[in-house]
Amino acid sequence: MAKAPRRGPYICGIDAALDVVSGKWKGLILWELQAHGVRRFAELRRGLPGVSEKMLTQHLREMEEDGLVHREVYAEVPPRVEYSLTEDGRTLNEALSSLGAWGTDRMRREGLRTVEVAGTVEVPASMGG
Amino acid sequence: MAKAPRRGPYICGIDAALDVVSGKWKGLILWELQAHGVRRFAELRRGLPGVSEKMLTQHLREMEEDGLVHREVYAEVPPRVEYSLTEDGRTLNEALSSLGAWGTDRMRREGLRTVEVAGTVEVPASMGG
DNA sequence: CAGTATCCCCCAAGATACTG
DNA sequence: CAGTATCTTGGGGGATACTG
Repeated sequence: MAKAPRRGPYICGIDAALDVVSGKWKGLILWELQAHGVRRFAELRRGLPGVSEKMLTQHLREMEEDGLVHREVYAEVPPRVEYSLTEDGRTLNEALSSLGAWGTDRMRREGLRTVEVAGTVEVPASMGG
Repeated sequence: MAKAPRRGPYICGIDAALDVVSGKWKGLILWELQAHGVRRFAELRRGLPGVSEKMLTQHLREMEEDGLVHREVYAEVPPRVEYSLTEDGRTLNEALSSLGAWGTDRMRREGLRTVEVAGTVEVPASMGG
């Protein structure tokens, strides 16, 4: 059911790091969580235009398994679950910031635009939007 | 035949950057090219344990398309083709270095090992391995 | 609200064979 | 040596329906 946590022995650090951020939405989840600190399931969903519930849950579970995301469940009615970054998630995010800057720069050079996200895109200072 | 060059509009720079390094071997190709400066097809192949000719060719073509890799063909017998990084490839590699350091650190903490590569792994100083 | 449970499709990635 | 061409497959990712 749960996927194999690790893909295999890694060849280098890049390989290992890319493994935990691979997945269509993981970079964005990190970004959302970094920007807002704490997010609920539905908020995350709204922030990731196009993601399905299954994929969001699946990615969140894998990232929890990988120690990047903390999942806090409140025994309330209606149910409430809050997601936030762990220390590892935060340092990963920092390590991703230069990559994000490279990507932003490249989009600018290539004349590419970001997609419009309902409710305005919010960009953490560390990532430069 | 050739794949669509771009996956679509990006949500942020991370998204855009991750797009060009996604693919099982791209990080490693960047790393090999950074370490050696110039590599021939067969050398690259030996440096990427387990890669098939098809995948190597395919990834190389995509990276050329993305402006990360330069392909120099010499009209000789036997044929010779040399691959090297473009300026964009070099800056991407630099942007990946902090991610690589994070990955290396994580492997250390988790007690993971790198796979053994025949002929000893060579690690560029910028990536710390 | 915050998920599971299923079913299905597509394509990245692998194996194998052939060529300029 | 440095590739192409073709066939196959595993599982990532999506759609939809149901539940505590």
